[in-house]
Amino acid sequence: MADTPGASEPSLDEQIAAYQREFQDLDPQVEKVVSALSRLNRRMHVAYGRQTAELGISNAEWEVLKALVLAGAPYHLGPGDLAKRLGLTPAAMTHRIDRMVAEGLVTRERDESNRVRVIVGITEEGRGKWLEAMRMATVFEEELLQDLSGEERGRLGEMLTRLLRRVEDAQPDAGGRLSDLD
Amino acid sequence: MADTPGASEPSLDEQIAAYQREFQDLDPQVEKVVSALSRLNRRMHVAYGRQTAELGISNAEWEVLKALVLAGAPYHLGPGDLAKRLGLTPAAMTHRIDRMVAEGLVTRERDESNRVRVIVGITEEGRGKWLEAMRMATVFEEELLQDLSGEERGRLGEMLTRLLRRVEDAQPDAGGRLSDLD
DNA sequence: GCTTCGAACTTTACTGTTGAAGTCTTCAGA
DNA sequence: TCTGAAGACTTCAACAGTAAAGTTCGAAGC
Repeated sequence: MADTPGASEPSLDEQIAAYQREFQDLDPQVEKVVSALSRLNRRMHVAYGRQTAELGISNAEWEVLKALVLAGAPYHLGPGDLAKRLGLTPAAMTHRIDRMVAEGLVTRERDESNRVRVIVGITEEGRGKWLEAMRMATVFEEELLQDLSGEERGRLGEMLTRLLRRVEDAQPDAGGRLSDLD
Repeated sequence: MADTPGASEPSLDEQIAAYQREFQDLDPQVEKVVSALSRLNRRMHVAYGRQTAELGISNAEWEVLKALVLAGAPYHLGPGDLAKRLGLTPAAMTHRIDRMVAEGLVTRERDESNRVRVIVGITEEGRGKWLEAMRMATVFEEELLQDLSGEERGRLGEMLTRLLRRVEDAQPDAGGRLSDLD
């Protein structure tokens, strides 16, 4: 039997051909954009996951560190706010912070000016890991885009943000599931 | 205190500004592409999730149905193969199939010509749900891309597949985590 | 100054995924 | 034909996430 060695993942073109076979009124151009976008995102996450694993942290932990650093000095955020930014439930955030405190990546203390609130901060170690992860990520991203000219990168970014604006207008709520990498 | 109403999710531009503030040697053009891609993907998943929920199935279940239909007639795949295509472990696949059999979306039987193997097939109901989901998804995708001209869509698809080729060459293995939507 | 409401976080119970161990079947060699 | 090895799936224990109930503190009304 030739042709289906491991039969694992069909190529993008094979997949689009299959879609057209099974669902006639499909615009292959649209499908190509959507499918490529999705696959690309997945592959990128795999790559990020490998890189953060080298640093001994998970992708999930990296996201928390990112949110804290991007918040700006003094790099403090409450669990609820973190949860919103990462698209998690508060309960999940509590658990994730538990683990990260245990690993020494972040600190957790009560806000003495309002004892209902909790303040999560980043430790030196956490900041160091974030920085390392950023270095690796930017190298990877530069490699990823190496085939695109400066002008193409600009056009690509512009088109993607145009699409993004379209979805965000359509679903202004939630922000849902920010758990990704950006 | 003005300016930070709910402090939930920073806009894309705010986020990129924060990156530049905290990590100088960052190419904002690259970061814009990467961040927009990631956010867009997330938003799309939220949208798909809402649509499949209307049909009474989960996104996870939709993925299984997609894989089966895309496999082509007779729409049969083994759990192991499905797991590879969806980027799950075989164990997770077993459980997911359990649930879907219980819900009448797929069938599971032993391959009598090789009793180690199991054959998962799609039911009429499963195929119907897949079709409905496809109809909704294509409407959504068309709306998403409505601001792009035909020529722009072509360029966008081409650039994305070029990036995809680049990552796939770099990590030919795994295919990792296919769990997404494409 | 109590009381009640609401906000912010945590706890609890449950769901879905993973990794590792286990079962069953096939196939190749003695 | 028996035995051993490999493959395909399942089972089990541990972990991360969600939803809903619970806790604690602060603030607004009476």
